[in-house]
Amino acid sequence: MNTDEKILKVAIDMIAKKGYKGATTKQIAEKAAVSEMTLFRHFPNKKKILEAAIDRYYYSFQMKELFDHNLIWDLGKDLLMIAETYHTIMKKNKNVIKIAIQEGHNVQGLNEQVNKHPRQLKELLIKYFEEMNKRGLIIDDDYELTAMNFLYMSYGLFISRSFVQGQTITTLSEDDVIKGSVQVFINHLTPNQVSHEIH
Amino acid sequence: MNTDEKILKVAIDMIAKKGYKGATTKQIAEKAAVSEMTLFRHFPNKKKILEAAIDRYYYSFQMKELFDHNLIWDLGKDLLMIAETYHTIMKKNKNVIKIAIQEGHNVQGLNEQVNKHPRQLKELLIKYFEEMNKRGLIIDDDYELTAMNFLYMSYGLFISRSFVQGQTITTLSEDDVIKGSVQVFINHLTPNQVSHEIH
DNA sequence: GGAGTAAGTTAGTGAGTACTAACAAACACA
DNA sequence: TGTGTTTGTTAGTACTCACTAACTTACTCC
Repeated sequence: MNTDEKILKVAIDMIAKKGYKGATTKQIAEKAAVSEMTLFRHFPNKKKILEAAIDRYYYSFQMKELFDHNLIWDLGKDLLMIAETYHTIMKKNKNVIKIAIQEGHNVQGLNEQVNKHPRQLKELLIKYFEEMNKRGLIIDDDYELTAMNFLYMSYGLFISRSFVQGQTITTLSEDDVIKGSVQVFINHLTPNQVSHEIH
Repeated sequence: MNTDEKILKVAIDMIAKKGYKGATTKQIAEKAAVSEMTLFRHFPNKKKILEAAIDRYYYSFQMKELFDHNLIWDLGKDLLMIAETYHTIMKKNKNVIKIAIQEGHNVQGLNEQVNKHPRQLKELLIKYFEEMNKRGLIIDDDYELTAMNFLYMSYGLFISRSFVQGQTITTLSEDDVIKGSVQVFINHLTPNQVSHEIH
């Protein structure tokens, strides 16, 4: 890892943790094991460090292709794949997302950048539901509403696990929660195929 | 509003918006229309202002009683009431929750405080589902899992609408999303009573 | 060995920030 | 009228922070 990389890695971690003002150039340099002078030789000022760090550590995913190649038109398996993809993306971008929540208004275009994936996912989910409906595999429904609820559920889980410290609210594993959430939507979208019986 | 109140109101808003370090005592005093000196006559230091502001603006709710009196054992109506209660609480505590996300590690006990309501709600939801099951109104299920998913869904919606600025992802109203989310869980928990048909 | 490049060291500047001291003004109430 | 209380004002302290200048050291490649 070269000097630029070292600095940016420490910067993105520390700013996500302590906020932009809370992470000082001195601390960043120290933790990156370079002198503060070196830091300013590589970047003209602190703001540019943040921008470069976001640039370096925001991973963009082309979900359209990802979807096209992996959907198998089995609601349970597809939704699971989508939820897992969602969490993979969000976790990779965890630091940038945290920074967007706390400093979004200070960094030009950051909110838009961070909203891109969810918006894409929403559109793809709607199209997926429409195609599933055409194939007679799920019921008629307001698919935008359902897509948003699926996303909100995933988002809530992600935020809760990633940013809220302290005693946890549940001991359930992330995997179990994700599988459970998929099951909820299966039952919602294919209500007559469930095996449960009211006793 | 007396001087204490004015200061605390401005402080909680500004710290939630800019972070603890980003909100300076000078700015707080200015916006509260008092001199900085007055601010320090009312509170010994900045940290104590934050603590007092959290104390003043964190609203605690006794959900147990609220539930006991308002449940009518109609899944749709009860879940809607619970979701609305959840959003009312979260919105009232919006500033404190934001501060908990960004400065949780700096304020003793803040995370625990903020996790209390969700934990209570989870327990009450589980008990509610168990009772509904006893009454033969919903299917057997992993109720902790279902309760958590319901909460995550509500949480995701809340965070998204409260803290994520920029172009919105959907134009659906909050009310519609909440109603939709309740419908998802109705179909999940009473799968044979739905009226939809797969075409 | 010499030249070029990246890094460290030291010392510093100017601005901002939390917080204080001292005194003056305004007001309430007896 | 006099006294206590609250607030404003002004000036200042000690510290931290982003950022710079100038010089030195280490490494590489020829």
